[in-house]
Formats: sequence, structure tokens, C-alpha cells
Amino acid sequence: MDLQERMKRFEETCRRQGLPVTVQRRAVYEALASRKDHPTADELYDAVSRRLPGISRTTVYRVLETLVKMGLAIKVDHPGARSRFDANATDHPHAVCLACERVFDFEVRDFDLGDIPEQLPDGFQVTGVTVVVHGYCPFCRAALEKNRG
Amino acid sequence: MDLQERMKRFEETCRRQGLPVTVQRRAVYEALASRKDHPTADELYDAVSRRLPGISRTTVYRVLETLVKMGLAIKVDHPGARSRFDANATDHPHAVCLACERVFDFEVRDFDLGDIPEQLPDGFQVTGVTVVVHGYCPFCRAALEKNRG
DNA sequence: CTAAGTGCAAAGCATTTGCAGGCTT
DNA sequence: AAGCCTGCAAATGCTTTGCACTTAG
Repeated sequence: MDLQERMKRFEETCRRQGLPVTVQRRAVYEALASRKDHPTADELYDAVSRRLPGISRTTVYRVLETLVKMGLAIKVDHPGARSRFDANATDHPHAVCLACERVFDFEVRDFDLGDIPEQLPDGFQVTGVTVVVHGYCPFCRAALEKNRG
Repeated sequence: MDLQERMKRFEETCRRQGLPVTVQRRAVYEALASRKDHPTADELYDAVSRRLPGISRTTVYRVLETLVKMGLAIKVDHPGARSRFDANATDHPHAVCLACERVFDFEVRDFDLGDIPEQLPDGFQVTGVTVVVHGYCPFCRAALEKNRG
């Protein structure tokens, strides 16, 4: 799906849900949808600020929250790190670099979690499963090895 | 493993790692090891305060950090919630209740993540995999259904 | 004795909230 | 016109830090 399609879908979703299409919302969504990494709210604030100098950090936070509720984005959290956002709202696993905290997507072929629910506490109703891989990304690995000398 | 064994192991681990066995450390570890749920730092602070009235929240935080480094505890984080701690330091999946934020352990039979690494970004070095199931625990489910009435 | 641990108070950081005014529909 | 959205500034909540004192080994 390219950016134009995404913007179109964004506006449709807003209308369908009765939410005003504001400049700020469009700008934040566009900033998020046009990158492949998983920016933090602040990184998005920086990016959006360039095009929309008056926008406030608060608004970026609020718009991101809205996008998540609308189903147009996913919020990715992990230990001790700021939240990151992903315009790819389909359920998919993430790989997190322990050094730089960057988040990477990856696809899974045959990742069957079908039988997990059986092992849960009696009566636990499952709504989703999150899989996170931690480790070191190629960039940080290289840097670490260099330092070891 | 029962509490006594755990306390013994705790002291041995301290000695092996050259860390003083302080009253506070023992108290925090004992408080954590003797419960089956996954308390937050603050819940532990409350519990420990009863036996050791002078202890400070800061110390509880610091001790927990130390326990994690020592390999005697695990820190469990998730979106928008306070960190929780688990004296069961072996790698195992958690189920998180979206309503009360409680964390539940569960075991997996044949949970093979063996082929995930192949799908990762080139050169990503995996150190661990976290699996989190979200949903509603039996208690909150019951409460929610009641409210729907 | 010496290094490490502790308590207090204050700082830090990401995120949220209250409120007055502005913009979409 | 009506209501939701925005910006500002201040508050929040969890967690960390600086510093002087105490304690374990």
C-alpha cells in the first residue's frame, strides 16, 4: 500500500468514525505512514514540526492515541523505552535492539500460537498475543565489536 | 523450590557475586519470593515496610534492579503499566489482564520459536524471545459481564 | 577499615490533563 | 452554530539521582 492509498484510507476511516480530518491529524498520520521505522512520539513531533511549525507535542500524543483507537496504527512498548508507533496495524512480531532501542518488523511463516490458550489460567480470555525478539541489530553489533577491539 | 531453598540460593548468589547481604536485600527478596503473583515495586515496598518499617522506596527499586542483574528475578513491563517483578527467573511467557493489569504465568509445552531468527533483519543477533498474551482474567471477565448485565 | 548500600529529598522523563479559544462539519 | 480539536502550561506518576551517613565483610 503506497502513501496516497494510505492517506485516502485515513480520511475514509475518519469520516466513517465521525472524526474531523484536521491538519494536525493528517500531518501526523502522513509522517508516520511515510516512514519504515518505528518512531517515538517525539521523533514524530520533530518530523511534523518541520511541515507544521505550530503543532504541539501534546497534539502529537493525542493524535497518535486516536490513530491507535481508529485501528490505523499500533503502539509498541517495551521495558524502559519510550513508546514507538507503527502505521502497519496488522498483528506482527517485532524485534527490538537492546542497544539503540530501535524496533524492526519481521514476518513469520508458520508461527502457530494456536495451542497457547490451553495452557493459560482457567478462564483467561485471550484477545491477542505479542511476540518480541530482543537482541542486537546489525548496526549496534558492529559498533560493539569495534569497541571490544 | 520452597522459600528456604530460595533464601539460601539468594545468599549464595550474593556471596558468589561479592555483594553484601543486607537486611533490606534479604527482606525484598523474601517478599518477592514468597508470593505467587507479580507485584509492582510499590506493592513490594508496602509488603516489606511492614517487616522493616524504615526501608525507603528508593531502596526497594534499587534492590529489585540488583536482583534482576543477579539473575534472581525478572522484570515484566508492558504498555502503560508499572513494572512488575517475578522471582521465577527462568524464561517463560506471561499473560496480562487488560483490565486489572495483573500478570499470570503459564507454561508452554511445545513452544518452538526455533525458526524465527531466520526471518529477522539480516545480521540481527537474537538474545531472547518474549511472548505475552493479553486478554481478560477470570476475575475481570466476571466483573465485566456483570456490568453488561 | 573500606567499599558498597541506604535514606532522604529533589530531579527526571515521558505522558496526561484542565482550560480557553479555534477549526471542521 | 455545535462539538470536537488544539495549544499552552502545569500536573502526574513512576523511577532515578546526588549526597551524606551507615553497614557488611
